[in-house]
Amino acid sequence: MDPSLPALERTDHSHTRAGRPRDRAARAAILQAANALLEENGIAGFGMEAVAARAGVGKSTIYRWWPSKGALAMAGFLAATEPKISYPKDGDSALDALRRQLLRVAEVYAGPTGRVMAAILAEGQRDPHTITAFVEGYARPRRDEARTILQAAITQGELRPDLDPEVVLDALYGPIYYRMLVPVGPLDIKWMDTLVQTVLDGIALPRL
Amino acid sequence: MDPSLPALERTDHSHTRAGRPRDRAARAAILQAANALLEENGIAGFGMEAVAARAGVGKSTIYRWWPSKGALAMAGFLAATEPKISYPKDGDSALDALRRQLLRVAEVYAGPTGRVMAAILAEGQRDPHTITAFVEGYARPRRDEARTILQAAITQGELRPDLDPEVVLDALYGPIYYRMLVPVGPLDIKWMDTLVQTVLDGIALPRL
DNA sequence: TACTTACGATACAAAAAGTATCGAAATAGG
DNA sequence: CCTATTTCGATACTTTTTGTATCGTAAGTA
Repeated sequence: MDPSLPALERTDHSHTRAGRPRDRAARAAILQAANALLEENGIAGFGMEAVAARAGVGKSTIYRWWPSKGALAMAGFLAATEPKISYPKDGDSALDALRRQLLRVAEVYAGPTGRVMAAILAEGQRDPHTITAFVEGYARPRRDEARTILQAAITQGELRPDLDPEVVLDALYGPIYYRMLVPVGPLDIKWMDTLVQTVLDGIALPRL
Repeated sequence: MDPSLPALERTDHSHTRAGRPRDRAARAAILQAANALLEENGIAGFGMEAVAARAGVGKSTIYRWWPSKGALAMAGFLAATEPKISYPKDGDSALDALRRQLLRVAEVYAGPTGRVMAAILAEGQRDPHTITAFVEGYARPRRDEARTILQAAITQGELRPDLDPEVVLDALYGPIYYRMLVPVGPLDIKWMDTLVQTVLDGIALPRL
């Protein structure tokens, strides 16, 4: 972690210092309000005043915890989404685990969570801190997780040994982000299933 | 075209009606200024006042041509980008044409054009008119063009006959948009070349 | 009890999108 | 040439939103 980058959340000194402790309940209410507003209206209906009003909280309390709108959006997104997209821990084949996780990701991103993510990526194009927070705090860890499964699948002889894992991750996950941000077609399980199968088999004529 | 959707550009009646004709030179200057600002600073440095100042034009003139900030960004992008990404017209094999066009797209999107597109997609998450204009005025036509080549490659026996063209397009172009919007890695020709080859061959172990 | 910090509320400053108004300029038709 | 019409650039204005500052109060610690 580069300490020159602004933290996603401000540090909490409530236990070390004297004075009134910071209100964890208010923090939770803010996160929930932020995520709810993002889910309902995307980035359009998401403003600091609206979040404060919905959480029953002063605006200053929000800025005491998070430094900017983008940071708050990221925090709300993480709090709500992180539990939803974990890899299955079964003793399955790695390839099956990868496939099932991809279907799950497509399913989740097709719903409100996808709208929130699109909003964060949009905000990220405007504010470098937000996109950095998204990559470091969400995308990269997920990608690392996926790469591990991918390499396991290669080791177990389920996938070609000569693959570039980064490129394979892009081929599998890139189209999801694409359909999430550019409405060229639906993002559903049937589509995702076809995509996975297509990438698995390749598009070239099989050599007889 | 659904006429209920706001047009990307307002109609020009300067030749039919009386009065001072609309200034095409001013229009061109605005488009150029808009695109330059987007290339230089992305969505951050892109504002109507800034465009007007740079083009040496009143703000009202901009709004006389385009109804909103998003529409202007789209127009500037189209004017500058449309010539850059045409399909090669050679008598090559369809597959080679497709591959060369993908490499060209990756090359172009890796530069300033990619920053402009990212800005437009970001604005599009906020303003439905903008994303619609982008899809209808840019993404969809490109996609149609690519699909034609793709189907030619299938017809010519260069690709599997059982493919879903939409899914293949997502697999090839989706990762480009992904890397353009989420900085997980570089977007260069070497990467693109590996991606194309990976999708062609598939990632599963070849059946011996 | 004194001190310290966070709380909610609210006023405020700054920036930007889009609208309204103005006199000047350019064109068509008479 | 003259008048009506429309666009021109300039500028003031309204509205919205982000982020800061201020203030009296609440809730802890020493």
